[in-house]
Amino acid sequence: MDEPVSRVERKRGRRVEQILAVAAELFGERGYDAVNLEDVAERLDVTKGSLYYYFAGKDQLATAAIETLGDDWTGRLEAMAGAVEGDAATRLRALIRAHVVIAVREYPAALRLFLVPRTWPDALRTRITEMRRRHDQVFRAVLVDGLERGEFAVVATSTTLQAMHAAMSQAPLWCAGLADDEQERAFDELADTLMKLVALNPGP
Amino acid sequence: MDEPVSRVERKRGRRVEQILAVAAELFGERGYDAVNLEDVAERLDVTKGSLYYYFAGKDQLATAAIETLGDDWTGRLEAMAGAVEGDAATRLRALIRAHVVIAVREYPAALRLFLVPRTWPDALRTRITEMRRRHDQVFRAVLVDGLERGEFAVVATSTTLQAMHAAMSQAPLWCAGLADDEQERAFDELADTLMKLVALNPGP
Amino acid sequence: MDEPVSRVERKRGRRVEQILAVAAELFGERGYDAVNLEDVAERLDVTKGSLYYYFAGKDQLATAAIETLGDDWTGRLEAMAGAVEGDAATRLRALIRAHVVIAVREYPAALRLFLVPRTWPDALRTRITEMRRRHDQVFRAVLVDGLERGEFAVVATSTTLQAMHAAMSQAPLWCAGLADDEQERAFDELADTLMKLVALNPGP
Amino acid sequence: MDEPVSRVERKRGRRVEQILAVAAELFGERGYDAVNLEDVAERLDVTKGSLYYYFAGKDQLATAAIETLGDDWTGRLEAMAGAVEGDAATRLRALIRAHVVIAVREYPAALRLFLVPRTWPDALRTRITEMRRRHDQVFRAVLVDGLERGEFAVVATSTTLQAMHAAMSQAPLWCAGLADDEQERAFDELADTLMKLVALNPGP
DNA sequence: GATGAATGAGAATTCATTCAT
DNA sequence: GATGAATGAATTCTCATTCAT
Repeated sequence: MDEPVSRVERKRGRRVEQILAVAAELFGERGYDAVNLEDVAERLDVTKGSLYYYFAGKDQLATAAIETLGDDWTGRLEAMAGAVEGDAATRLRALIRAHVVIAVREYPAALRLFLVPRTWPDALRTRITEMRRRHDQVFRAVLVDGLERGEFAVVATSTTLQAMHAAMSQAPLWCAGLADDEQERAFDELADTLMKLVALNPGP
Repeated sequence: MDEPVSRVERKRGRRVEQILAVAAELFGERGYDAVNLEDVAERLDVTKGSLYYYFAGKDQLATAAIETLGDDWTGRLEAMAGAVEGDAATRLRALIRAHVVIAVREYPAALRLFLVPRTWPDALRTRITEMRRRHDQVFRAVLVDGLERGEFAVVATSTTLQAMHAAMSQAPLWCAGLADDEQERAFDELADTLMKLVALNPGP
Repeated sequence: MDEPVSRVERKRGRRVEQILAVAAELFGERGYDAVNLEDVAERLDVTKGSLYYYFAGKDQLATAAIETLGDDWTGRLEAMAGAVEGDAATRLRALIRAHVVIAVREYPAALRLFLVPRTWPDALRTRITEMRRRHDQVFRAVLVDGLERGEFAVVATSTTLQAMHAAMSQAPLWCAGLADDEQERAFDELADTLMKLVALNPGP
Repeated sequence: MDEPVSRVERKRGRRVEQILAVAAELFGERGYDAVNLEDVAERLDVTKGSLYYYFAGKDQLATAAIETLGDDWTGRLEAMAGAVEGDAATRLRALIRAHVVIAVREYPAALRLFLVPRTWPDALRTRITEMRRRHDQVFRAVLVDGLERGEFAVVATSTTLQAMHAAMSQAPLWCAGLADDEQERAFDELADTLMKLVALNPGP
């Protein structure tokens, strides 16, 4: 599966990653429309034209950047999911908190990115959808585990996950102006709140 | 408070409403950046220039459109909140369902509208915030009532409301392609799911 | 067929004609690639952007300009064909001379325009082809008339027309630098030369 | 005149020839403006930058390519002119046919190449002109021979040659879509048609 | 009140050219 | 000799905004 890559190709790959890191940051901060290639180029200390040496256009760059952002995000959550010990509740709560922290601190405009412009070619939209599925899977695994163990109860698995994801993604909107310690409290509150979605005995 | 308005002013008012209705529709469909004034004007069968007779610019038009949309939405929820009989849970669930129905059926891209461009002047952003607060207030009233009666328990009132709102707003994204009866079931599932956020005894 | 047009529409039509006249001039002088919209706009004393109020893009402007150029050209030849008295030879020779004069004096780069960029959409290419057919028809009518009267003899009608057209179109290339009276002589020589293509008794 | 060339220089020469062959092909297919160096490089399996080791720029490459194409073309016609036996008419007709066959089969867009961008430096334009003269000379020699022998009669030698050349060059435009046998017939018709340009007794 | 026309400031994209390695 | 990378200037296209009529 992994073909041997020359030194040159690896170098190009690293450059692409640098660009994508910067682009993911910018797109994640501001959303697609509010970013122009000048901005991306400037942060990389190159000129606009250079970006076209690596990407066919703004759409392609954005798509790749979103994927990078998503891979990074999902990867960190997966790593955490693997590392955390304990019952499903402990693990799910950790995931939620981690997700919100990343959203608020690093990709405050990520929500915008999921609202992919309808004008994009299907190929690009498909890639975004794919990426979201992987991301969802991390939470789903823990949730299903908790259900099987009898730790959790839900009305419907997918709906619960959607609701969780929506709330986590919008967190940046209302945590934007808070001081650091207030944010920490907000994160805890949100995590505890969302844990109720999977609670047993949800009422008298 | 209400000054007497001339026939001319009423006529202007009606025209403004027409424009706002169309604008709300378009902005709600595509989001701020993807709408251009040409499109708005075309749907109204007027020319771009005419819009400037009623609004100072694109930002102002969008703001007013969002407010119109929000007022309509909030107004209907308020009416419902007043009409529904029963305990807080019944009323809250009815509100949730109504909100989701409006979101999915009428303003499928309303989510985009809350993502106001960062470049907007503070005056405009404030008005949007204000509108959201009114909207929030409808839910908050029922929630607080339920808490006082001992029907509900929450981790934190505001956070709970934010999470609810986020989930309801994103519903259009995942209910988009469903058949009518599937949608009905999805609405129920979502309402039941979100009711867990306020449930007493949320676990052992 | 002719719908009633408002004063406004007529005015717009006149503006479009002005633009097309200028564009035809420029494209006819330099060819598609060597003209940029800045040039066209400058000659019209407007800004680039204004052109987009009348034409969807450079291709559309160029196509319309080529059509204008062709209509003008063909129209003048048709007028002449109707006006000239005498036998077919007299009329054909007059057509040839007129065609060459227009080519050299007004549309020296017209040849370039018939070499339409392969990347153009078929719709545009079709329109150009159509226009060429009308142009060809003027010569064909006189040629066929001469043949029927027994004035002319040709190897093959279409081939003869193609050869004539080619020679006439390329005239600007070799008449470019000549003085006025030399040009006149060159036109006569070319006309006499091409008349041999339709001559009876073409050899011993 | 011919200096001794080292092995290195010969190698370079061969490389230059390869590049020119590919460039002539591409420029002949699409014309100057529509070809970019990326395309040329790609067909050669090298990178754009490498071309600059052999040529000072796009203009120089194009000029050399056109010359190469012209030399090849002229060379083959010269060889044929020397080989064909018979009267001037036989030889001229053979030249015409050969020219058209090469144009249609091998350099269908050669016409574009004679339309050298007006922006080229004089040095380059001169070289193109020079090459055209050599090419012209092949036909001129036979034509003059025929005139001296009393086989041909023309209105003006140069004009006749220009007309012939124009018609032959444009042949690809109207022979493009024909089947092979139809093309053969078209070639014959064109040759016969053009022979009328030099016919004695061109009419009553 | 409304319109047609024009503007001007971006924004994306292309591509010949340069150059260090 | 060749390459990958970068540049920068040119060019097409978009669109909110202005304004005379």
